Amino acid sequence: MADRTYQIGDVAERVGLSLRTIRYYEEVGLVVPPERTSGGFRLYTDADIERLTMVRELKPLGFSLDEVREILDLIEAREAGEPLAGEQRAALANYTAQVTERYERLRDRLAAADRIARRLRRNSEQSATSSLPETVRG
Amino acid sequence: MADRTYQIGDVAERVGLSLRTIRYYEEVGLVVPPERTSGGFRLYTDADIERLTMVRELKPLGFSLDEVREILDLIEAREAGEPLAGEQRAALANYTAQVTERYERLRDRLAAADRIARRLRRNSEQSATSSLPETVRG
DNA sequence: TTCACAATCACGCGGCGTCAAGGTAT
DNA sequence: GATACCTTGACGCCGCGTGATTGTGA
Repeated sequence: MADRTYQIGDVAERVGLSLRTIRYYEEVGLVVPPERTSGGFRLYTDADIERLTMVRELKPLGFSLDEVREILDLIEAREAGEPLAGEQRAALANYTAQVTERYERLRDRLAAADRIARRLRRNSEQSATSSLPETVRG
Repeated sequence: MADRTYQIGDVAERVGLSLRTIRYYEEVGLVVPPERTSGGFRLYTDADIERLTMVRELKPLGFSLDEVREILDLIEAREAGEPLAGEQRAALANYTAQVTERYERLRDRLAAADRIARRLRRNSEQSATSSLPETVRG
């Protein structure tokens, strides 16, 4: 990872978030770019981009932005080699369990989505072949 | 499926939605129970419960409630044997494609969730391994 | 009569989308 | 000097959560 910086537009494209969303994450203290140009343009580092990417991945699991921030702070502290206090370790363990749990729920949703997709496909195909009035009754 | 009815509380428990959510779905015309008791209690049929279930399954795919309503109406019309107009068939085909697409995105999220879960577990175990075994608990 | 359940407001919030008006230059 | 990109407000929407108050009765 080179030591370069990115403007918000580049970041948005790379990470897959809107400008508004990225700025909002800064507003709530989730990802705050450390620098600006003299003119006020935000300058993001590679570390910021990684953080934003993790936010994008954690959000669909249903965590609030406050929770996401806590999770990221814990991970980064831990991976920076900082020792965690008792409460922090408990929180980390708790979130770990929750992620696993929500992962299972995501799998359920995937299965449901598959059922719906099949059902839609059946109806879609039937409605296309209008010359085959077979199963008219449900 | 017997021909009975259910109060909103029963429905909430069976389907897994809050009372508020179910009432809100009625507010926006998504699932409107056909009857009430003389005192005003909503009475839901089995068909309503199925509709609510489908809403719960379609929502996590990222559709708005307006879109969900359109999808449900199309499916029910089709499965009731009603012929669809050209526009309706196009819409159905479109939604079918979108569901498939969003299904793929869900799978991506699942993969991302898995990576995060592993990462959290690594950090969780490390922070616990002062001298402790597994199962940290939260 | 009591108690669980239900009804209708009404306010609020999270997480952004979407202008508008203006400044900047990786 | 033109253009693409950026800035800070500020308002709005969706999808509910959360009381408060009052009525119902599978």
